[in-house]
Amino acid sequence: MTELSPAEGVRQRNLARLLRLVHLEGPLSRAALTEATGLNRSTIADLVAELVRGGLVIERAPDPSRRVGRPSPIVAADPGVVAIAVNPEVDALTIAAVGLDRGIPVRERIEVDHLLTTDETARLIADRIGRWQDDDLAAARIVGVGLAVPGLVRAADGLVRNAPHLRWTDAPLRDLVAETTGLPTTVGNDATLGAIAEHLFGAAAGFDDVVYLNGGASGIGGGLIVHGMPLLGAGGYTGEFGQNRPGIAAATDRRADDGVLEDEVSRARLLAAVGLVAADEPALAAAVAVAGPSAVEEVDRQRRILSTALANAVNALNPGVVVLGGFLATIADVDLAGFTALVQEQTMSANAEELQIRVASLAEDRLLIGAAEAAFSELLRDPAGIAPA
Amino acid sequence: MTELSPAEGVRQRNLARLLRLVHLEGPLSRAALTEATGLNRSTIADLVAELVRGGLVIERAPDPSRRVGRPSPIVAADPGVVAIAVNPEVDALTIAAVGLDRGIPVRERIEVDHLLTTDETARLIADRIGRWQDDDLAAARIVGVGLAVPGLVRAADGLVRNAPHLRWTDAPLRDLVAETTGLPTTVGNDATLGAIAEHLFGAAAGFDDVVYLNGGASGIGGGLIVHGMPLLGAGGYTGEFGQNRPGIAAATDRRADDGVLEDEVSRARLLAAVGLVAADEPALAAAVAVAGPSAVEEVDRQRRILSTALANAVNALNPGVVVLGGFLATIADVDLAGFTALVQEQTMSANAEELQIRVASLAEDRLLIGAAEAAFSELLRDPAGIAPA
DNA sequence: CGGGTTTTGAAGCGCGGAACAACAAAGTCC
DNA sequence: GGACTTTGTTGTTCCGCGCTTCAAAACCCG
Repeated sequence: MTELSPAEGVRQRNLARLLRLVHLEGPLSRAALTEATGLNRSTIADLVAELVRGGLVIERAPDPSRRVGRPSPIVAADPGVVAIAVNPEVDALTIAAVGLDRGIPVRERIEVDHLLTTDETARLIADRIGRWQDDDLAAARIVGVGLAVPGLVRAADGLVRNAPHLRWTDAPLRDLVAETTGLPTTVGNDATLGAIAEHLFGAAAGFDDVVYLNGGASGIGGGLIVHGMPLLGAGGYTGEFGQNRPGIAAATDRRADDGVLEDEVSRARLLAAVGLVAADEPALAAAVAVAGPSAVEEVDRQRRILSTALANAVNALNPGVVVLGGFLATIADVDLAGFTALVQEQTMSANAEELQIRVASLAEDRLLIGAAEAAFSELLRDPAGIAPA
Repeated sequence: MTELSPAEGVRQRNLARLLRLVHLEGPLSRAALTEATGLNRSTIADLVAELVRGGLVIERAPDPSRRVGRPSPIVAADPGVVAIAVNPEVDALTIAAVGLDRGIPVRERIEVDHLLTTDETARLIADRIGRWQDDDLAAARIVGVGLAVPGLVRAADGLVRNAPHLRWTDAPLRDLVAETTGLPTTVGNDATLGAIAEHLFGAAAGFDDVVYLNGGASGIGGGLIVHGMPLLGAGGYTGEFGQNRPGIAAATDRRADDGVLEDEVSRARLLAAVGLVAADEPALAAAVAVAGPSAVEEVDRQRRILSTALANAVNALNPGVVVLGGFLATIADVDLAGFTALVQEQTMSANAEELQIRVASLAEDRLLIGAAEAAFSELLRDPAGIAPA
């Protein structure tokens, strides 16, 4: 019954606040930290000293000359503290080290000629970590591994319920990678992690309520930020907007039998309309920009259907911003204002008036940043518990 | 810059935990409180004493005989602490006093023959409070007023943006009632407050993620509980599922031009199908239960469309439970298992497997309890701040 | 019916942790 | 170069909770 100090104490909370601040905002002066937290100068000094001892932040000399008064030392996240971020895809495995300072010291994209099993994936990760530790990350401290998986991931235990394109079913990926690497591991849905990244550092920064939708070759995935936190739901399977059935006003707009969003609004149909068989996103966007009438009609059709699906989500969730990634960004960006108006026409006026629809901004780093953030989350929750040094 | 004690201190949090526990769980022994909070006996004694001094809880003699050992006094919410709960409707204004012990010492339904203005509403409320204070509530301490309004309410300032059936537009209801009554006032959307009530005390108790949909004569409203907290969204306009456009698989199922849910799934269509012009909910349910073939087909049609709208919400939010109220409960309850299966067919398998669909359980008290809860929320957040006695 | 056991409340003490105050240090402004 | 401003440093104070000891109030059992 004794709960001496390891309880959720005030100090733990304050250490976490400080570490999260320098992680999210970048280097800050101690004076800025006192202002941001409302804590006393002496308390900040003590807390920062503990974080420095724990090897989580570094202090450096004040920036030269800003205003009168004694200059305040700069506190920054230690770039030597890194998380390993992994994103398995059909044709490649991307793996990177992401620093607590948001730097990416190493990144590698491993092309594969067959679908990786979870075992192969775990071994590849452990192998790369091993090599990096002899080289790029020789001085680094790896706090964990985060995986962004294109599929359903059970929040409770990191079990990959179903990743159809990777052909993974009920795979205990989290435990597998944790065992193989010997590192704490988190596994999350790629779209959810993408939403987290856009929320913290991208197009959705500053919004507490975010709907994020990403369109990829394999379908449409989404993630939700609510109360400023990722929404995982009862099992961890939120944001599956691709399986939704939005209303389709004109019968002639229907292409698929059951009206599922990702069958109607799909990258494959878009590619076919512009006469391409394969293209990366910039190439597709370029083709759409110069497309002929029939392709324009297909883009408009997809915009109409997507707008209804988005309006449904906006009516239900009243987000401050909707962020679109992948080919959804491409078709929306043809005329973003027009697309926004299309969504607003189908939402309650109050929900519509302050709604923003934006294109995702973090590009290829998005999933790596989101995965790393998940790996950092335990450290950011309890800095002292991880670094007892 | 001095933040002596009014800061979000540990004590405030612990006082709030205790008060919330006895409010939500009912009377608890001090021993139960120590177990539930993990705090020390001596700390509990101190905290409870402060709450007793503040007039928020009462301590009474231990219940007779349970097991060996010294009996522990019972701590209960003080029934003399009440909130005024108000629900304006088209044909009546319901107003009640709800105790912190969840009792309802007074309730009155004031029938009206014309639409009330917000001014009339405020005066009626103040008038009833005045009378009650001379009588039923002579010994009570009224901590605030909570209003459940059928319309869009801006969370930031309690402005009623639009309550179409009451014909209220951009009415500063919160400030108006606060000024007229001299009491702290909160205003919320009726469905959101209904969701809160069902979450705390009704069919959704114990679930952290809840989708609540209510079907009334004037349309379909909804509320969301997420992370165990009500979801208000950027402006406060969440849960407007009635304005959604769900996919409608069969063209013959369509009745309305634009496919808006509450035009397709409506109480008026249901009444017409069973051959009634007006009925309360039990009467409608009875009529549906014995309905002929054409009425059954209308019920099935509405069930099909509603199921798609619900499946969309479930795919996005992965709630643990969906709670249906009003006539939506009636049409679902015809065959709840069959309706659940219908929704599950249209959701991702993982989201579906643990999903429960339930009928709302709090009946007529739901909105009053939700409104009172909103009025209590500040007290439950900072007990000492309200009762400095 | 009376002693042993169990569980709890009451009171005093100790400690973690943050605020405060006074002083020193390190800059800018004139 | 001196006045001013801002900040870090140090020692003290105070709040709040845990712990220990002791007494009280029940049950169990012979």
